[in-house]
Amino acid sequence: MQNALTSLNEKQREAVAALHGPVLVLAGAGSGKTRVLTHRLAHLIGTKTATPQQLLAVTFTNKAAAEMRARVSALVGEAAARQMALGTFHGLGVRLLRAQHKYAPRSANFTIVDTTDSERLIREACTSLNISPQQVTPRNIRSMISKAKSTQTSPEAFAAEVQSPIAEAAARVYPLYEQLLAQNDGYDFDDLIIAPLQLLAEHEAVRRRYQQQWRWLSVDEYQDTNPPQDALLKLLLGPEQNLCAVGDDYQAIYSWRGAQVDHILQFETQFPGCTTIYLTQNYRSTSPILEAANQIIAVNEDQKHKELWTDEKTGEAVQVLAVTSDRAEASSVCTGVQDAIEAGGAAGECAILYRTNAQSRAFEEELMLHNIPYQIVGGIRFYDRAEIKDAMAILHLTVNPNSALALERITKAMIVGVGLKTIARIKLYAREHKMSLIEALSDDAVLTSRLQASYAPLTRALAEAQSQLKDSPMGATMEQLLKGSGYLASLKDVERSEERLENIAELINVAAGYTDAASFIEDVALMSDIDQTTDAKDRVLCMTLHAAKGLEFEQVWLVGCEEGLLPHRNSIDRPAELEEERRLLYVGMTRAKRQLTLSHASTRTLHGESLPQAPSRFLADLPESVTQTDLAGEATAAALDDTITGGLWDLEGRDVGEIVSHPQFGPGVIIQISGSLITCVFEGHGVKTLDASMAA
DNA sequence: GCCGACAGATTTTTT
DNA sequence: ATCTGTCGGC
Repeated sequence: MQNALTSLNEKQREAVAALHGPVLVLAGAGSGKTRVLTHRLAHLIGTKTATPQQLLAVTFTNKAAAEMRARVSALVGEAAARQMALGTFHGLGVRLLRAQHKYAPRSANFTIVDTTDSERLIREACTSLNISPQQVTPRNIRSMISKAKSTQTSPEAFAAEVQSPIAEAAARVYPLYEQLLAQNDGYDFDDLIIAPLQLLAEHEAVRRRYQQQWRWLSVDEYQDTNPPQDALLKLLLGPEQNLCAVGDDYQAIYSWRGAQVDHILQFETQFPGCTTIYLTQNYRSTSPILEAANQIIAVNEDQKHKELWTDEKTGEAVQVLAVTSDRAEASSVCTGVQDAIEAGGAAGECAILYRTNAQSRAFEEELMLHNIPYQIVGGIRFYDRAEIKDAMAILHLTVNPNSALALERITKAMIVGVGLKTIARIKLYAREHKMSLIEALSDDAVLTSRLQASYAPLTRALAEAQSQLKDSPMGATMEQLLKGSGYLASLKDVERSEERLENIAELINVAAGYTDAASFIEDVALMSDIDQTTDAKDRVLCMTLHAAKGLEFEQVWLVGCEEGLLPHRNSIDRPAELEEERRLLYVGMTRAKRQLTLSHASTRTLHGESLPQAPSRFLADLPESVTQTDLAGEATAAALDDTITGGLWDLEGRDVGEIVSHPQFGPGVIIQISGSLITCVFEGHGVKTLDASMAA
């Protein structure tokens, strides 16, 4: 085995060697944080301080977990790495709830209720409470309830502090929603953290058991943990307090789902005498990129100040690309990507990052047009597609024949003549007669023989699968289920039939990698799109800034740097959220290794109409010395029409986003006006702030 | 219970 | 511009 301490810098080595007690690693972007985490785990094992079974490592995404396991594997061998507990918070929650279901509020075969299903339940609750979805959308209510759950607020407590009419509606829905979850034997995403937390808090013996089992804990992306997650960690933490928290407050971008930067900022207060290590040497980006990113983030106030540095002295300037429309933006960026590929770079070295998923479409169309291989990450998740959810619902019924959500889903998809009313009758009858929903489907007292016959292929396929589930591979089971139940046939004469069948084929492919249905279902429920991105370096990746966290690319186009988008309009009047938007930009910028382009369009199509857009206020904070501007042809032409000889200094009627011409710097775009100070980006000259009260 | 036509929202980010 | 949910007629 390789020594875990070699090939690390001094700070990294310190972090890896700090094996006992609480350790805080404040790791800047690109500072080798994953390296530190993996080497630390390897070091714990290598020095025989801990056995692999005593380690628990929590990551933010499944992909990060997989990568970490692979890297630890390389250091300590596969056998040892396999024995570590390594996964996401939600994965950990599922594991605890399955193992300890006796102490938990649901069965061992519980259903994971994803956001869509959760919204469906809320809708149901609204209907029965006579709350019209007109005024308060179920989505809105769902997010309020989710926020309440992720700040550990009970239905009662929530009701007590209701402020708005919307909250009042949510307060009425909340308890009913919880009831519906229980009826469906389901946990929603929040429950997957909260339920284990309660379980551990209430059962000392169970808590002890895990504290003794996992004596070394580590957590990645600690800045993005929410209170229940933090509490869960602390309950799992035994008396030795062996917790290694790694994160970067500069990269905290999940406060909207209840994450608290305070967890990382207060770590040293929470654990007096902890070892704190700062990793600030960056191994990823060139110095212009780093300098620009540093300057952007330095404007924030609510943070620990640190500055990334690099030995890399050279590098191309950060480009600011000004274009006239979102279409022009897509086309300019595509040209840039094409140039990069023609210059010998792989498509996979390029990434297009944006604030909102809605922005992806223009790029998708343009990339397709130019035959550039690409992949859109996020948006409609593969596992959220209707046919995938239908197929999973069928499989689900083999594991849990009581899942009303699954039965409803598949009924809607393929059983003609049964609607919500009949389903309600089935549910009621099954409950009263203590039989499963599936059993009730073949009961004369519930369904007419005609309807029983409609269900017959499904029930038969389920029964068959039931008997062979144990000893046949999942791929075959899945195929038999989908064929036997008639679901596959039902996809034949439907819109986008081929695509759906292809997706099903892909699902069967994935299933083939599993041996038991429960773990397959579980993984699918917790799998995000980002986890799916293969590392094949053959296509341009397009994704949101959130999804880009933890990744890196040779070239990054960070698009839509406009007021209302980045910062997003919903964040503009709240200073704390504005800081988060800035961090989002910082996260995006620090993904770039070699070349970074920030683009903004002066008009953008929204809901079908074209609206004027001002450049992001953040652009004004870019350092002049490392920035270059490209007015992308059209904009330059526009500037020539609008040349004001010496008139730049007349601010009357000038607005942010306008293209102007300066006698010395030539064409440029105004990105900020503050009193008599005017900030522009000039082609070939970068960002300049000029004083309009001074004569030219 | 089903289907088509229309109205209305949608766009912040995700496990 | 597109998608989703609701409503009315069958």
